[in-house]
Amino acid sequence: MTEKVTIADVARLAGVSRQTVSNALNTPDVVREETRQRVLEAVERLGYRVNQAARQMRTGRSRLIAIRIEPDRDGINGSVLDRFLHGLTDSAARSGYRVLLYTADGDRGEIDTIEDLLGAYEPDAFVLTSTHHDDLRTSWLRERKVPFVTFGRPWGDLDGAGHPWVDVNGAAGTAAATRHLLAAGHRRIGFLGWPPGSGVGDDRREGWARTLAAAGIDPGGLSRATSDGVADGEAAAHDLLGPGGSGVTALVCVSDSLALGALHAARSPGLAWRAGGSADRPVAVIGFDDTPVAKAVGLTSVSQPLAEAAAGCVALLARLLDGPAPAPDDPPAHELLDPSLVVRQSA
Amino acid sequence: MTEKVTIADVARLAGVSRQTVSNALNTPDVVREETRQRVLEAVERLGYRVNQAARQMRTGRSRLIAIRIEPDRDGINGSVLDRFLHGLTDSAARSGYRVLLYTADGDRGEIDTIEDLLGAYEPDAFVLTSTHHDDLRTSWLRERKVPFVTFGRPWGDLDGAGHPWVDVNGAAGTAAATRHLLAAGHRRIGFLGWPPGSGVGDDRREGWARTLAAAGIDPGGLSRATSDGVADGEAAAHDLLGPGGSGVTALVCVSDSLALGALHAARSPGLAWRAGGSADRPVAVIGFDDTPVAKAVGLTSVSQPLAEAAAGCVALLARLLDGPAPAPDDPPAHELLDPSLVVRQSA
DNA sequence: TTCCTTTACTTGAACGATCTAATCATGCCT
DNA sequence: AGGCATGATTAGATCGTTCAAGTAAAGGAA
Repeated sequence: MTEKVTIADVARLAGVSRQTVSNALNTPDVVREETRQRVLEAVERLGYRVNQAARQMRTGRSRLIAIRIEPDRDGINGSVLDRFLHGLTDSAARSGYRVLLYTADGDRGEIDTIEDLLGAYEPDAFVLTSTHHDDLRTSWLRERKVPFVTFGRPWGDLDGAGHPWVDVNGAAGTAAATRHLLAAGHRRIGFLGWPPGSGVGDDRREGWARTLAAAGIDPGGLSRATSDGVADGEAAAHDLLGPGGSGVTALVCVSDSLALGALHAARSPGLAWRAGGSADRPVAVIGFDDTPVAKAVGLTSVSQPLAEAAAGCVALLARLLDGPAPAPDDPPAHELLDPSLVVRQSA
Repeated sequence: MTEKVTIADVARLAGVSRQTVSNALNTPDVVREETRQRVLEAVERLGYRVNQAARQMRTGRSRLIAIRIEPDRDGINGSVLDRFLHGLTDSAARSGYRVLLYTADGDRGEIDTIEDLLGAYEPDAFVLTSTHHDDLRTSWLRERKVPFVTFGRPWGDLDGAGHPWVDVNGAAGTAAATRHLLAAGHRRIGFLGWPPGSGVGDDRREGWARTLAAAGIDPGGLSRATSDGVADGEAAAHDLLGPGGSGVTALVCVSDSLALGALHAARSPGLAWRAGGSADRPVAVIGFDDTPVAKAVGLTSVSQPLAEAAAGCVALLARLLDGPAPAPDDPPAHELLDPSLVVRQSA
């Protein structure tokens, strides 16, 4: 460990008081320019760094942002959160914040952990992911006026504009995917989604349906809903592409897991090559999230701008924490980002 | 925000002094049992939680463990670190520690960041990943007597037993993979690795070579080295399986990326089905790391016990931080974990 | 000159915990 | 009874920073 350098050491070397050192660093406009220079030089020479714990005691600010790290459920889509996490750590550092991790089970468990953290480490803010309908966490945090941002829009109506959020426009992503397929000449474009009720899934389905309708195609009967898993996707795709099928020649999927399953189904001998009509034109498949798996198997996929989303979260938090107090009737800010389509061999 | 509860509030309610409250919580054996109960009750009733910043000021301990989160380089193997991270956060919490994240570029950049953190947040320890030969970071930390553990053994000889570490026995993993293939009747088992010099890669290659040799098979000419990438793996596999080839019927790979490339090569029409000898017995492929990609494409792979590794790191740190001071000539502890083989369709 | 402002800086207190040393019973031994 | 460990508790100092209040000097208006 290096010997500790305190503000008093700097003050002594610069020939000023502790408070002047503090001012030179935190409120430069109240010190004479020449004094400021002298202080900065002393800071440099001693390698002084402000002690967060002491500062936190006085100011009540920890300059910590806490976020939950989830176990990667099926393993495929887990990587989305991790890329977001990396972006968050990076952006936070640029704004002078650090990222603190925690784990928890379920909404209730997360609330308990948050309460613990607030008492002990006093993070300045939280970033919540995986928002859903009737999210206990957001209401709990709002009640206690704890600053937070969600990555994922508030899906309940009541919540409306209750807190700042950043999200990716899933509908725009599936719409772009659908347009891409239309441009390639496909007409009967199917959709593999999740059961209705999940905000994210419904949003993505809607982008596909809307785009088909705009092209004069009835999306009716062209979609299937299933839980998220490769096997589930394969089964649903079989159903959609199979004999009694709908003549579907391309599939937009709500996730890379389902898309991968669809890809398996589409390439199973004797089915897919026929479904699309010709052997040199297999069923096209597009996934969502542009996970490593998509890259590895050549799956065209909708890519979320995760670094930008993370930067957006930090920006909103910084405004909340370091900016001027917002007007009482000012609605919380939010940001909706457009994803992009990464085209590979599968479509 | 909830109103703050301090140790003084608890003391008042329990009718004792602040110090007694502190003792009841931190050194229970010096307070009378009855007093302790009274204090704990007051703690419970007020929802008191010790303020880390204040405690840290006095004790110099932050109860923070810092770790670098890397951008997922090729995206496939990135998920390894993330699973480790989750395990680390979980284990740390159980030992009363929290995990702080940071990013940095290169050894030098990481050292700068570590220096920053030490001055500001004063983490009690660091966990270093991706150790390599001539690691600047380990020597820097050792010089300054900053507690740390590495996930990955020290690859340089000099470093020897210079610091505690946890690692996974890569050689044991490839040995298990090779034995699995031998048991399935394969004789000419190839290896796709990285260029010599990386400790991890050499270790994994050695497990394969040793096992083949033990079975009376000369590993000479059965391996190729290339950089880590799906395309690289495909090219190297083509070379090994190709016409002038070595009659290889199975491949052990140093990573899932290379294995995936090998799988592509092995399934490319007209080559692989022949190389192995028969159409109903394609070339077998085994990867390393059991990434989501492996799961998705049915690739048999060597799985690292990441949660255990993380728990091991925390255990070593806890011993270092909370345990008694080790004898000066006591070599730092370490732990070498055995991976397991996850068998899927590819082998 | 006197009084009031403004600028630049300093002093003491406070944040909430723990450490050190002191206090106060209590029991035991001589 | 006096002396002395021993155990349980308390009072005051302290960690490093920033806030709030204060001082000293210079400038301007009356």
